Amino acid sequence: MTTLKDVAALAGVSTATASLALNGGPVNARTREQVKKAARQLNYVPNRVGQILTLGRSNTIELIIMTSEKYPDVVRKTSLYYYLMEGMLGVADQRNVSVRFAVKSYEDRGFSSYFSKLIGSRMVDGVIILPQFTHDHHFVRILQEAKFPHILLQPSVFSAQMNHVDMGNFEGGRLVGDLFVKGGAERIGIINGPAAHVDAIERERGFTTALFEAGAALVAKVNGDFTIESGYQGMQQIASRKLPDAIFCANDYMAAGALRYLRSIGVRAPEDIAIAGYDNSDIATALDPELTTVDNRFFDLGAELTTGLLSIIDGSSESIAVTIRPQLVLRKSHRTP
Amino acid sequence: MTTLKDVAALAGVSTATASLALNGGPVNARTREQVKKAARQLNYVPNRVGQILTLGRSNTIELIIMTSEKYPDVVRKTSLYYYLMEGMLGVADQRNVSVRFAVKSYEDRGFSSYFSKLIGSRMVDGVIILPQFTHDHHFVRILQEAKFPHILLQPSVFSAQMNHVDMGNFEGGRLVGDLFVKGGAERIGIINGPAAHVDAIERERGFTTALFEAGAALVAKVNGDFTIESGYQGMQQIASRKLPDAIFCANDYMAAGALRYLRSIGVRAPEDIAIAGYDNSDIATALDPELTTVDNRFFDLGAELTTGLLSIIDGSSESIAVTIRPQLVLRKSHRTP
DNA sequence: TTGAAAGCGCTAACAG
DNA sequence: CTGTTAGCGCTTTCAA
Repeated sequence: MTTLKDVAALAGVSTATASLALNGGPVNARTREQVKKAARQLNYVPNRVGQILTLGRSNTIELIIMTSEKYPDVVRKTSLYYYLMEGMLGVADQRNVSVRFAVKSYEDRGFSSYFSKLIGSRMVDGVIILPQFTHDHHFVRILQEAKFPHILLQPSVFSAQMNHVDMGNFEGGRLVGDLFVKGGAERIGIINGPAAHVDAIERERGFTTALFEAGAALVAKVNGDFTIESGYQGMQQIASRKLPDAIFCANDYMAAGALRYLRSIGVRAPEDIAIAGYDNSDIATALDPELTTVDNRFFDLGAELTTGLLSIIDGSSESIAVTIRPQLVLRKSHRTP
Repeated sequence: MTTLKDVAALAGVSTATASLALNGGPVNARTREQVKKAARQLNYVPNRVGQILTLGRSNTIELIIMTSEKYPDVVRKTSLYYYLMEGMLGVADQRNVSVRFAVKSYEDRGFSSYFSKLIGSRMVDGVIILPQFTHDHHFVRILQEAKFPHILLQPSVFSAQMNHVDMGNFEGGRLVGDLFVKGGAERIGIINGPAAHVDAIERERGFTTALFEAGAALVAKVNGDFTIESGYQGMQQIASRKLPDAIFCANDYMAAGALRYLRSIGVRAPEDIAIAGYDNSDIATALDPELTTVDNRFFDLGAELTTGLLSIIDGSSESIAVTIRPQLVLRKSHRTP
């Protein structure tokens, strides 16, 4: 592997000038040309490790997805994070930073030491964290105290004083609530995600807010775990009593399960009951009827998280609190007046 | 940030002994205890950058997903890679190596220089590559010549002389072919992925091999692009002529589209026509009927790719050529004799 | 405009 | 068993 020394030698200058020449420093034009030529000739690629050591900056950020062993399926069964990662890479590539990726469980032993190690290792300039649950985010304190750049994907309600991007679950839930009300629904139910899941909590809050403001009633509520199976069971449970006019499923997978159960008992959507999902995940158009849902714009979220983090790293921002507004995606499973 | 020097100073030894003490070198037990205590007291975390510089090893590997602008949806619309990444992280975590993540398109300008830069940067010890298409894998030569550890997820047929893990598409296709034949199908069709997609090619080859060996005929073939929509259109095209007994869709998304079209024309699966998908992706159980499909064990693939790569990195393997055998997942969309 | 030298944090070779 | 020294590759004062 050729080093800067080799380049300098070939160009007949010191490593100092070689470095200057390559990095746009103040050197004679002719010298710069010679150095560049030498670099080209030798296929010189700067050893980033050396650079990091001197510069103290790795140009690497890490995405940490938090999971809980209690709800293993929440994260896995979705390609949403892939979109988020693509959004991240879009801006990261442009800014010439690399992306590391980790999945950590709250239950991992030695989990809290992960962050101190990460900070101390100097291999990463900052982290994007997807906490998901209303856990005690002990690690945030570690990050804050170390002044280590970080940003969370988390509703503002749970993020006082933390750098965060909010995916607008409250508004998303509200959009669905309004849609149902406008469609004439009066007896309304929800199949929500885990009670400790931050997004689930906010979706429900937005949803019920819309209902109550319009004078509609919530008549059924079940907590699933974001899986197809739990949607099926949730629907079964709700259907054991008088069927509501409309059901909001807090993600599309549960909506898929709910639709399956409804079909099994001969209830049609949206004719007999309106259904809406959430996430606009890939299954939404695979279902029958195609699912009305909410797009939380994961690609944009990834991009926003990354620009936010980078701006903290380079010092151009002190703190970040942004929300990306979700969009209603109207398809076939809801009712219009 | 506290460094080894600080620890050494507090323990009253040289940095050399401190290093030895911390890394299990030959030091007096009492000394080791003192050093460890000092380290604990100061919350010492080794600066990995310094370590890498001296050791020449970053304990970081990178996953590179290759995409093509011609088929943007192939990769995105699936959570399969998430499973693969979890498989990777499983073994990577255990071996204390970090994972970087990149998505590159064949069409990216400056793409080929990406690998030389990656190698020269010294930030990564090796790469796992998912090539997907039958492109000229120019970059492999770069890796080989630089003797840079690498491994591909690619069918053996396309991987002569390359380190690779084969996901067994041929066998998977064959399993579906056998299943159809056993189910009594005689006029059989396929909705395949892009003609240049390595997995698609192999799935079809395995599938038709099974048919021909059993004396069954392939009577229809369409190439989609692995999206739901293309499955719908593919089925439409096939149904414009006499309907086959059975259709193999080369992934579950296209199967979803095919099922939707069949329903729209009142053809029932599996009663009127048998359907099988591929991938055992999350939508498989959301469909009606639940989809018979093939599980390519992405989690295991991720794990195998990682152990393979790490064994090349640490020199315990010269080359890797493994295949992970896929498994048929019988659900409701096929027919039994 | 250029070069010599220091230093980022760590490990390894060698000497004691 | 321990300390001294060198060096990984780079950037950056500081002098010249």
